[in-house]
Amino acid sequence: MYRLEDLNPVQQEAVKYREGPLLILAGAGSGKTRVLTHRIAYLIAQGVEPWEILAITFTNKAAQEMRERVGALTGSAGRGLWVSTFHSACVRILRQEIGYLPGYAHDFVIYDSNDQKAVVKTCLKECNLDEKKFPARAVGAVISEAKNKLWNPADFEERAADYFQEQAAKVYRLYHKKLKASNALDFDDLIMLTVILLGQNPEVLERYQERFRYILIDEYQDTNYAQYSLVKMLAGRYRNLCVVGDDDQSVYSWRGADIRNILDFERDYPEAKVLKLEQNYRSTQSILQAANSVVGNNRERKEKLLWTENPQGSPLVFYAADDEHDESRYVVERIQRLHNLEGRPFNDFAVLYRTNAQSRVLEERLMKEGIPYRIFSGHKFYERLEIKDILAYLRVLANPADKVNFSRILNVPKRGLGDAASAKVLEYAEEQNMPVLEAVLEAEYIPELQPRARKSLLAFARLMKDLKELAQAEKSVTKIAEEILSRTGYKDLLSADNTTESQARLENLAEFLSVTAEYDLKAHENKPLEDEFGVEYIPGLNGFLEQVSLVAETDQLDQREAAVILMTMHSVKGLEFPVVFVVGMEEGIFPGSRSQLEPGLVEEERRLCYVALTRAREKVYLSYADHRMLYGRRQYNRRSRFLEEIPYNLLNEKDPSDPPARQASKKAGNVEYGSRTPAAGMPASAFGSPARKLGTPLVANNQEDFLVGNKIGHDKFGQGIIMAVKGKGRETILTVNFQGQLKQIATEYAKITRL
DNA sequence: CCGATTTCCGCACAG
DNA sequence: CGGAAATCGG
Repeated sequence: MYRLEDLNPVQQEAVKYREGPLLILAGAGSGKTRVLTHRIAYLIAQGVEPWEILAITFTNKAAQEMRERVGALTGSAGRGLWVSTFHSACVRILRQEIGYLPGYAHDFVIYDSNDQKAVVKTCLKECNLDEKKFPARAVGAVISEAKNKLWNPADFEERAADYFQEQAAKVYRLYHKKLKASNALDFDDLIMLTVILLGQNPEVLERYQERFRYILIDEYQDTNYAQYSLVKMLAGRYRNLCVVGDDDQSVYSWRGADIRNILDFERDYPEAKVLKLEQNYRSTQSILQAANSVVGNNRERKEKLLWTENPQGSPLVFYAADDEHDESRYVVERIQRLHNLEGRPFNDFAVLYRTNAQSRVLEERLMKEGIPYRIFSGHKFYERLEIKDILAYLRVLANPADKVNFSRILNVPKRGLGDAASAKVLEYAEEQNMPVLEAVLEAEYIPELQPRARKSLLAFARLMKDLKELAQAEKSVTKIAEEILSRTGYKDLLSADNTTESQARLENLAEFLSVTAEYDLKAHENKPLEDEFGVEYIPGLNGFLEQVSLVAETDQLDQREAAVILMTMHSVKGLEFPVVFVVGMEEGIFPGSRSQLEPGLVEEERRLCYVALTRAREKVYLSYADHRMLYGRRQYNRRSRFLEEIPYNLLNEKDPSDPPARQASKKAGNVEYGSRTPAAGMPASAFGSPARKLGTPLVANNQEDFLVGNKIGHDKFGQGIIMAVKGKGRETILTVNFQGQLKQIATEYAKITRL
């Protein structure tokens, strides 16, 4: 039987609050996942059937983790529970119900962003639009944006404000037609079409509303309008909707996420209960105070302050480098030092940066020093050339109407079928109104083909026919894939070419075959259960392809491997490390140059800074380079405003991990940077030790009294610790933690003393 | 049609 | 600077 244990009072309340909407504002490291998993387990223990619960997470990885943790709490009682991402939940619904949407078939394929881009490109050509003025990427983004707002082509056209948008609307219309013709949905369609389907068919909606009586949404601050609408529909009947999120960690607005969804939850659900998880179990006080202080500069946020019972810890360490090489040198040197002196394994460290381009220098340095590292950058496994190729073959075999993937494989490996031949085949297929793959089989009848091309096409047709037959008879995806690789000559081609590159490709393909093998194994066990993503297996090729399109690279991060991890501040969300380095603390980099103009964007960058800082358990290192090479030219950047926003008593140029330096050796004070140097009216000796006598009243212009972390006394509330400082002089407002109670104190009026 | 060369252009990225 | 795409020349 399930017991509530090891949960703090607020967490327990969040777990037990059962009926009606519930908003849980969960600060970083406040045990959010714990609460969610316990809540699910609790519901089940209370007699709620697991299939009546729908839990949505942001990533597959999070879903997997949650499933494991719920499983550990409930055992087999958790069978039938849906824990999935928005996308896989929608796929599941659509596979079942897509019959309600005319023009689609149940065996639809999912187009990823590459496929999407390819389709957009052909649309641009057909619309006679200049690809310079209308880059496929940008137009694709605009279409995606529209879908995230649930605008169909007509809606979008109506709202088109300028020429670009008007043309984009045309492309959208055509794009949509093409996708439909290929029986394909892109990622945004998965959500949008589900919403449309449920909206147009009340009886279907009702079925799902009845089924999912309890809905939980994680990372609610990252939902977009389409997802928000979906949730609203599904929860419309029972209103047992529990959303968890942290507005301070909303960093995906550029992807359509709308922070208002979480900020306005209480408006949407007036009867909602709101709980705040503010106790942090991860970081030292110094780290939390610094993070709180930075994010406290944002206007658009829910008042919320993290506190912890963890030790104070040492101040954050700041390093001003000459350039990016010096910066990397510093970071790597620190890692080596902490590794040697404190015996920290390399997976204690994460190096975070704003853009992937910053990783290269770091990588070079780590390699030079022979430190193991893992890098999480753009190149995803499923986006590598060879993987895309084999996948394209599999996709065409599964869906002969898939034009995008057909075009991809027609001349891979090279078989003398270029753009010219490809266009003729596609044209013929369109005229005859048949799937492209079938058109190939009629190669003899396709007009205007060069004799060479026709011959080659016939050979290709035979090949594909054989493979198709194999794919239909063969259950093992591995077998099918192996057969493709050998029969097409793809493998031989790579083997013959004896470069390190082709070697790496072969390795990737081997890796791919191990993925299929794992899939086969599970499918073969013939348990009609669920895969690790909570999606029921559709046995065979289709099931495999679906799983592949919905899985992401970061899901494969293994934090147990003894390697330093390099990644962007975005992808680090949800993770934690004992020691965190944040590099490139410069205006123009972080906050990025594009965010400088719009204040709203700076706030998002600030949240990103908050996310980065709160990943650290024990130590944070921040660095800045005076100048660096960017896009081939040297740039001089000012240091980031976020550095200035960290209270100066919490940011130190000296690393406390170093053995104590001899007295008066270097700069005596803690910090020397920016405009807030100790020189501003007080002796350096004021730092660390209170300059004033204890117990004396605070005076509004005594800056060193108002430092985050200082203890103060209040005649009504007793003792407290300053958590955040806003404003200057007599307008200073302190946020003070009195034994867990947060109070705003106006220093001008309050009777407080320094302790 | 193919490989080599030049030109272009630049955030973040899950599903 | 470095990767992807466009263009060139055989």
